[in-house]
Amino acid sequence: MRLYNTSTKSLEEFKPKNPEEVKIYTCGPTVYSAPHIGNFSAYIYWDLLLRTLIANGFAPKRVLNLTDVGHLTSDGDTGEDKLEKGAKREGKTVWEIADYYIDLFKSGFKKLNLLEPYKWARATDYIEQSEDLVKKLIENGFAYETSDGVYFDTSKFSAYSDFAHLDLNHQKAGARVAFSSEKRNVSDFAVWKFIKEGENHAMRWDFLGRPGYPGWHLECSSIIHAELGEPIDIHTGGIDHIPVHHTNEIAQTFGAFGSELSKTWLHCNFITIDSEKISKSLGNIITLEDIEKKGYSTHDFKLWLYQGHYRKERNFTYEDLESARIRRLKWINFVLKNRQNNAIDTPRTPNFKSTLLENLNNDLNSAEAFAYIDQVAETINIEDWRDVSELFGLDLRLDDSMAPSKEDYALVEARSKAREEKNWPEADRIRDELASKNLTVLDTADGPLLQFLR
RNA sequence: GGUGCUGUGGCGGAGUGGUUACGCAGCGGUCUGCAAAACCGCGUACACCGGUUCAAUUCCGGUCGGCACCUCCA
Repeated sequence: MRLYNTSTKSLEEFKPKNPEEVKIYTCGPTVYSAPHIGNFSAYIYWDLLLRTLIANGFAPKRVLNLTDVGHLTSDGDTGEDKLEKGAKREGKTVWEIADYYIDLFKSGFKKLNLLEPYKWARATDYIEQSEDLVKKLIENGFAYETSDGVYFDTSKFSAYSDFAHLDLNHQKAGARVAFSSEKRNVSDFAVWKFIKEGENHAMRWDFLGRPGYPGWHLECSSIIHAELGEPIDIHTGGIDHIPVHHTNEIAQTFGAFGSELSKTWLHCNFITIDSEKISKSLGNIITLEDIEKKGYSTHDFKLWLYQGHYRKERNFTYEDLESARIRRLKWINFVLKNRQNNAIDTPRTPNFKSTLLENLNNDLNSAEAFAYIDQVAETINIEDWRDVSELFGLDLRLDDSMAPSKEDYALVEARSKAREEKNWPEADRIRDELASKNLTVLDTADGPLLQFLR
C-alpha cells in the first residue's frame, strides 16, 4: 500500500509499526457552527483510507478529536474564541454550543456511513494532560511564560520550519502580526492563554496560579500522547493545517516528549463550490442537508468525491453531483438486476476485489477503481457489489429492506399478463403505480426487469 | 512575497514513453404496443514553445494560464 507522505513529499510504501494496531489521528472539527460539505469531504477521504487499511488486513486504531475549546478566530493567537463567539451569536452557553454542533457533526458522520473512530476525543476532556504537556515544555526549556500566556519558543526547535518548508524570514508582511511584544520570535505560538481581569471567558481552568485555557494546537499533541502514544503511524488533516497547526503540533510533541509525532502525514485538498472557496463570507456554504433537500443522497456526494483524488482540488457543482447520482443509480440497478436473476449462483468475478484494492493501494486512487467497476459492471454478481459497498462505504441498496417487495413483483406479473392480453391501458396504469413507488419496469429481451427510477 | 497543487475531448476526471481509461451528456443502432432502461457502435482529447527519443499527452527546460494555503476553515 503506497501513500503520499507530506513530510517527505513522496509516495511511500506504508509499513505500520504494528499491523495489529495502526495508530491514526485525524484532526477533527471545531464545533462552533454547522459543518458543510467541504468539512465532511476530509472525513470521507479518510474513511476510504481506513477501509483500505482494513481490506489490506491492518487493524486501524483511530482517534478523532473534537475541538470544543480554545480555538481562536485567528491562528496568530489573537482574536476571540470561536465557541464564545458562537455562544454569543446563538444566546447559548459555550458548552451547549459544543454539544449541539458535536451532535450535528456526528449525525452527518452517520448519514455518510463513515466508520466510527476508536475514540472521539473532546479537547476539554484532556485539560489535565494538556497542562502536563505545558509543564514539560517549560521544564525542558521549550516554552516561556509571558503576561498573557505561555509561548512555545520556536527558536529552540531547529527543525521548526522543515515540515512545511517555511521560510520564516519571508512570510508575507502583516499576515502574522507579532501580537505580543513579549514574544521572543514572530513564529512563537501560545500553548496556554491567561484570562485577563474582566475578560469574559466561560471556559476557564486554573493553571499556573491563574485562570486560563489551552492553546489550539495543544490538544492534538496531548490527545495523541494520552490515547495513542507517539510516534503514531498516520496523521491526517486538511492542507490548511500544514504550515501552522501541524507544524506546531510537531514542535510541541518534540519539545515535551523528545519524540517524532507521526511517521506518515496525509493531507487532503479543499473543494470549492462554483470555483470559489467555501466560506461564510461568500455565503456559498452547502451542507449535507442542503444536498438532501435537493433530492440527492449523501452517498451521491461521496461517490462524486471518490470520482476524484483526495490530493487534488475539486470543484463542486450540482451538475456534477447529478452525474454522480446517475452513476450510482446505475450501480444500484445492477444490484437489483442481480437480485432478479437469482444471480447468487453465478460465480464471483475472479480478482475483482483484489483489483479494486490494487487501485486503492496506489495512494487511494478511487477514480481508477471506479473505472474498473464500470468496465465489469455487467458481469459481476451481487457479492462483488457487496465488496464495492464495503470498500467504499457506499449504500447501493444491498440491504434486503431496500429491495422491492412481493407486492411490487406481483404488479410486474400483473402487468405482464395485461400485456399478453394487449390490455395496454392496464399495463400503463400498473407502470404508473410502480412509478409512485420509485420503480419502473423495463421490457427486455429476457423479460420484464424491475429498476429504481431514482 | 513564501509554500504547494494544477492546465486532458461538451462537462467531470484517471492514467501512460508506442495499445480503448472511465462516468455524465450527445449521436447512430438493437430491442419495443408505447416508453424507458439496458446493450452494441461512434467522437479520435491531452495549454504553448523547444529539447531528449525510432516514438511524448506521458521525460527535461522554458513560456503562459488557473487554483489553494500562509488570514476562521477540511
